[in-house]
Formats: sequence, C-alpha cells, structure tokens
Amino acid sequence: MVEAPRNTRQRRAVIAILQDLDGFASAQEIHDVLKHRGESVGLSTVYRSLQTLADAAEVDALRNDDGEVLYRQCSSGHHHHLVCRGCGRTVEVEGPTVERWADKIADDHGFSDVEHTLEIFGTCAACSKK
Amino acid sequence: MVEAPRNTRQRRAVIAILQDLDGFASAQEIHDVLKHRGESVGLSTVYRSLQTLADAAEVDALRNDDGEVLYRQCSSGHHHHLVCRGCGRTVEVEGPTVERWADKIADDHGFSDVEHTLEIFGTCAACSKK
DNA sequence: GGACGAGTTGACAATGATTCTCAACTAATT
DNA sequence: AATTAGTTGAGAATCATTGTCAACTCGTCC
Repeated sequence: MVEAPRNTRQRRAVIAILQDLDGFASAQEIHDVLKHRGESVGLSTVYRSLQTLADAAEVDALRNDDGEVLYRQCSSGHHHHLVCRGCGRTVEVEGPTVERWADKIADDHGFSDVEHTLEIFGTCAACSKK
Repeated sequence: MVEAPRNTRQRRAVIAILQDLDGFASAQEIHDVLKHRGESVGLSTVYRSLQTLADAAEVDALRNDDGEVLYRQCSSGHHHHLVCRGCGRTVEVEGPTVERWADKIADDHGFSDVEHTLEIFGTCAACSKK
C-alpha cells in the first residue's frame, strides 16, 4: 500500500487547474496558468504532481509530435482520445473492438504483458475555421 | 519535387544498418553499431539521415516510453507495429477495421486532417523466457 | 582528368523538456 | 508546541535532439 500524498496548497492548485482545463496541456503550460492566477507553484513541483497523478491513473498522459508530455483529467476506465492539434480540445472515445483486436494480435505472436497506445489527432471544427 | 539526396558513404552506411536490423533502434544505437563496424559516421549525420528517410517514408519512426525516437525499415503502406519492449523485435500488423473506425470517430466530431497512432507493446516469447 | 558549386559532413555548442539535489518548509500526528 | 517525515523550489544537471559553420565531396560540366 502506497502512502497517500499530502494535501498541500501546491497539489490542490495543480488539481484545480486540471479540473478547469478541458484539453490536454503540458506541465509548462499548467505552470504558466498557475503563475497567471497568482497561485505560484514551482516548476519542479508541477512536474512531480503531474507524475504522481498519472501514476495513480488520476490523469491521462500522452506525447504530442514534439515529444512533450501532455496531461488531462479524464474519466476513469480504459479509453482513447481524439485530440485537436490546434487547441488541445479532447474527446474521449472507446473502441472495444480495437482492444480485442490488439490483444489477439499480440497473443497470436506469443507476446505477453501487452499494452497498446492509440490516439487520434486532427483539427477540430473551430480551429479549422480560423 | 524535392531533390534526391546525394549518395554518400555515410548515407549508404546508415541504410545498410537499417537493412540488417530487424527491430526498432534509436539514432544513438545506430550510431554505436556504425562505430563498432568501423564505419564511423558523425552523430549529427545519423540523425539527419534518419530524419530524411523518415520524411520520405522509407523508414518508420515511433517513440518509446522514454520519449526516444526509434527507427526501422518497414514495408511500404500503412501498418502498425507489435514491438517487444525487451529486444525491439517487431511484427508489422494491419487493422483495416481500426482505420475505418478512427476516421469515422473523427468525422463524427467534425475533426479534419486526421491521423492516428497505434502501437502494441509487449514482451516477446524469447525475452519473457529469460 | 580537373575544376566548380551546391549538398553534406562532423565536432561542438545550443536548446529544451524533464529530472535531480538538497536545504528550507510544512502537513499531519502526538 | 514539538516532532518528523513528506514536500517544496531554485538552480544545476541530464540527455536526446537540433543548430552552426568551416571543411569536405558527390555529381556535373568542360
């Protein structure tokens, strides 16, 4: 059993931001938003908080094309994302067929301990208008 | 129309390595292999060659968990990968159903210019034995 | 074969996201 | 209030990748 993290001002601030944002955002973006709100939190702490939350599966993490890690508070349970490259707006999607397909493929080839990543990127209606 | 790259010793050496390897490898790993073969090629040049090849779709690129970019010479045409976390051994797989599913999801939500990433990671039989 | 010019190379510096360090701080408990 | 173990943050360190630029070489033309 892992210790529950302590309830600090900084941790609360990061969680609050995640609740307000509806798309994926990088650690640095979240750090900036915090600064603009006057809720200053050290960059290291933002990184640490996000990692802890991701490890606890309370937020989802993915990498954009540039290799930056983006975070977002999501619903629980296995799902994938349709992400706007422009604004980060995100739709959670499910694909039970895909899950089964991936597991079967891996099994057929003798692979164990299987995971998969699946993300869909595009430009949302609002962003393509501009 | 883009100029064809010049046929240099270094470029040939990188391509030769890619033909010999059957799994994904990082730029740095390929650089090391070249060094051990005595075919010394500068690290920058390895990076540049791989990027050029990836842009020309002659090799596939993906990121591992650490955010490193890995390269591999693949068959042409759209496909996905089943990759061993241990040794990098890779099986190319196709999933026409998945492609259609992803496009439909994106379309339903008004997203355009759609791409998707899908990779399956696991431990191959040989690596799990050890 | 030799000269020319533009693409290429490579040693090294620079970048940029992320992680590490460690002394000062503070939440939780007694 | 005292204790203590987890947390913070400023700055340094890491590490893959990219940029710089003078020296080099492939392909071509004479």
